[in-house]
This record gives sequence, C-alpha cells and structure tokens, in this order.
Amino acid sequence: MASIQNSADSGRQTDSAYLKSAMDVLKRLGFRLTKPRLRVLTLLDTLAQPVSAYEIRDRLLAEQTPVDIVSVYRILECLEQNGLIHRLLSSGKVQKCQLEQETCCATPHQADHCHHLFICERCHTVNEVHCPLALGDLVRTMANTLGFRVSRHSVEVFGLCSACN
Amino acid sequence: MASIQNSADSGRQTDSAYLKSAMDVLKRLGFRLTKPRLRVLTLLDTLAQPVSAYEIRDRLLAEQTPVDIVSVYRILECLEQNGLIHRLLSSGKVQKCQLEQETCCATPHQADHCHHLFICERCHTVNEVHCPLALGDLVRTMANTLGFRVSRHSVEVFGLCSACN
DNA sequence: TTCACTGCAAACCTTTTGCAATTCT
DNA sequence: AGAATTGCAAAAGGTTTGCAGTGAA
Repeated sequence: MASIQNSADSGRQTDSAYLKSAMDVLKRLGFRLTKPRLRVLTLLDTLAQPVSAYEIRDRLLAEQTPVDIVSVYRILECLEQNGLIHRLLSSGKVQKCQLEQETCCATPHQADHCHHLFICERCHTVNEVHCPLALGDLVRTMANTLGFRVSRHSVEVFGLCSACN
Repeated sequence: MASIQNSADSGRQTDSAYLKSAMDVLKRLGFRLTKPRLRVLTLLDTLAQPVSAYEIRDRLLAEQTPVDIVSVYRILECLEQNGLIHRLLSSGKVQKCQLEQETCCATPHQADHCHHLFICERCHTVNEVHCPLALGDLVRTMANTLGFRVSRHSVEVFGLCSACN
C-alpha cells in the first residue's frame, strides 16, 4: 500500500530539506540562484497545501519581498520542468515535491515521481498519496495495450475529506 | 482488463445514439431542448476528439448555426453536470460520454462512469480507456485509508501515442 | 563582463456575471 | 403565460510575450 501523508493546513514548520535539495538541483543544472527564485522556493518549503501563482505573489508581497507575477509564472515553469514542484491539473495550483522520495512507480528518475491527489470539494484541502506500484503497473499495462509510451500521469480524486465527511 | 477504444481523428460517422440518449436525459430531467443545445449535442456526437468551447463556437459558426460563446459555456456546464460530457482537467476540453456504458468502476449510476485519458504530447490525440475495476478499487482503497468519500476521479496519462512513437 | 533572469507594460485567452430579449413547454 | 434559456456587453481572472534593465557567476 502507498505511504500516506496527511497534509494539515499550511504547516509553518520546515526542516529546509526541500529548499537545500532544490537549490542543489538548480545549481547542478546550471540555473542561477536568484533572489526571486529563492524566495519562491523558501515559501513553497513552508507550505503543505497547494498555492496558485497569485497566492505566491501575494504572500511574498506581504512578507516585504515582492516578486512580480510574471516572474512567479516563469519561476514555477522552471521548477516544474525540473521536477521540483507538482501542478494540480484541476486548479493550476502548485506544491513542492517530496525530493527525499528516491523511486516511485518503478521509475528511478526523480522527475517522474508522482503523487495522487485527494481533493476535498468542500474545504479544498489536498491530501497526497504516493503512487502505489499497483497503480503505476495498471497504467503501464493499459498504455502497452494502446502502444502508448508514458512520460507521466496524473490522478486526481474529488470528494469529501475525513474532516468534512 | 478495460475495454479499449481507439479514437481516430474526428470521425464524421454517427449513429446518433448519443444524441438521442442525451436528449432523453435532458428531457427527463426537465431541461428544454433548445436549438443551441441540440446544435452543440449534434456537433459533439460527430466528434471523437475533445474540443474546447471556442472550437465548438467556431465550428457551429462555420456551419451557419452560430451559438454565442457564453451560451456554449452554459450549455457545456449543463451537459457536464448531467453526465453527458467529460471534461479534460489538463486542457478544459470536453468530449461526449459513452452513454451505452451501463456500469463502470462498480458504480451503476450513469454520472459516475469514468474514463482514463491517454493524451499524446505530440499530436494531441486522446485515447479513452474505460476505468478498469482494479483501478477503481485501488482508488477506493486509498480513499478509505484517508477517510475520504469519493465522488469522482480523473486519470490523465501523458506521453506518445502509438502513431507518434 | 556576460548572459541568464527579472520587472514592467501590454496583449491575449478563457471564463463569468448581469440583464433584457427570446423561446420552449 | 410563465419560466428557462439565450445573446450581448462588460468585467474578471489567468497566462503569455516583448523588451529594456539588472544581477549572479
């Protein structure tokens, strides 16, 4: 069974493991560690729940470290392309990846690690479940039947979370 | 294993089974069979591939049966809420449902029937796979562990289709 | 110093809202 | 006739593009 992590509301605690890993990845790939990038990464590190580009802009503005909305979009694009954040298909919001997870869905590469999202239609809380191997296998089996080569997949489940239930 | 239906490009053939079923559903639920609604349904009936609201607007305009873009949005909202179309989370495009499918994911109700979408990142063709029971079970098992009550779920797989592979 | 990156302005695309006019039943 | 639905105008929201200026390496 998958490892389950209940994401309470934006927990402020952070061991900055994410921040350090993310900085490593960017540096290794030749990206510059600019102030706006570090601000966005530092913010994402503290958030357990997904946020939109505008929410990021507004939070950074409130913290007296403003970053232009266009830069936020470009930074998120960079982070997503390098496997540092997930994007929710249903809302466009993003969330930091769990970089400590080495392998997932039987794929050893970092950018492929995936989660499945349980999205509460009432309180909008999102719970992540690491992709169970069984599900990854199932997707690959279906893909094989179609002659389809999978690069990534997304599962979003809607309903009521335990608190709203 | 799931039943697989390879959706070739917008096939023009239609037995209008979808159109008739959809009209039945709407009439039964007390919705009016207006011209714009029938135009949208008739168009969707002929399309195997997903289309956006604006594509629908443009196609109907080209057929000399113009429907305002706002009406298209409202009609699609109605159709989606009544289980007559699917919406792709990743693109917002919609596609007619296969109404002849009675049960799916062990749920007998029509609005719950679901498909999983294999989306080609090169030619953008979408292949539908009926939700295999195994996958529905897996999702429900994960949900139970979280105390989550599922109302619907969406699986979108990205990669290369057999033709582009 | 140099090139990647940011900020600003503006455009673009998608979706929503309010209201009067229309049209199904 | 009466209520649901449409079309139009306008706004709101989200995302992208071009370009000059800035700053990390």
